Amino acid sequence: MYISTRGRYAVRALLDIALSDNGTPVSLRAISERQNLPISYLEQIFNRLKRVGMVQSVRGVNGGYHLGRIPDEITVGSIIKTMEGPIRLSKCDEPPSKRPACIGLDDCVARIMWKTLEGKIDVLLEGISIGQLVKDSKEMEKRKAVNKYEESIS
Amino acid sequence: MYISTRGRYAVRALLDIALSDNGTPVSLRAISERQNLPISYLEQIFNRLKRVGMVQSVRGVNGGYHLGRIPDEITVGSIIKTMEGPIRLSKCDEPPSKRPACIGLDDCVARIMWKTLEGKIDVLLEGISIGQLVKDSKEMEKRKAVNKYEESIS
DNA sequence: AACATTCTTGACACATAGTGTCGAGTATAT
DNA sequence: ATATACTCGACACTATGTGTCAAGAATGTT
Repeated sequence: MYISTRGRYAVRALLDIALSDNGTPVSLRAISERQNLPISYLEQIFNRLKRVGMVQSVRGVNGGYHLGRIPDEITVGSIIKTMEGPIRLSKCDEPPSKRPACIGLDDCVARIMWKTLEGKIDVLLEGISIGQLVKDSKEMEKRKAVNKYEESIS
Repeated sequence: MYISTRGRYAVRALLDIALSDNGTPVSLRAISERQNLPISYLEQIFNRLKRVGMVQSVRGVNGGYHLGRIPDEITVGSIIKTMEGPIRLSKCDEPPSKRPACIGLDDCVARIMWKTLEGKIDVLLEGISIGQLVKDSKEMEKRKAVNKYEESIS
């Protein structure tokens, strides 16, 4: 019931790009340093992000990545689903190893409940975008600046 | 981002008890057969369910389990949290193995977002009870009976 | 009293998935 | 040329999940 590091690092990396892209592409090295994430792991992550068009790459010196869409259209839900596959709470249809597949799936009240919950969680995750996180970040920066000012005059 | 089998089996097992307890305790053997779940795994699961008072046990011949509270007060959220611990999407504070702990946690926009989502998911899960699933089950049984009848006269 | 049933508890084994690392390769700017 | 950076696939390690097992304790039945 937790989001993998792949998913969470991807969110942070994309937010990093959104915040620091001033025209020249953002390199994994730069993201790695700012976010303190292993660069080799980021490579793997960006491989997937690129394949679904969530980022665009520029190769060679001074290369790096741009966002592939505007921040408001990159939702946390889409990032997680890119990194982890569809939102699923139950795996009734593909049982773990030795267990036989569950029978009467369509009639299973519990399974219907999980499916319903999956849908609601999906809505939650799709409701947050990188664009929103960018706004939150800037808001937080502003507040921190004000706090510092207030400390300095007190 | 999925519920463990422990959690899901626990939900099914508790629902099974709610549906089939007619006064005499429900044995793991009976649950195991009806739900097609390994009895030895159920033992482990019920160990936890008992410790938090979600079920009451009766030992010896004709022993088994009763629900420890009324079905409406046993929420899916409480079951999952009993089996898996608190709802958490991120593990920023306890990083995996070699990684250093993330710094500036309180200022991290991403982390705040995960925490907010955790709260909303918690509300979703707490909003469903075994009592509700019992109603759903009976409703479904009724519909199935009607369908059979309609087939028989067509 | 002997026995079968059933819960109780802890330890253990196996499989899967997550979390990264690594190396060889390709594209590009200087 | 050379250094920078993305590209791609394979691999290794670890943690967690998913169960199994055995020995024990309580209780009803004969």
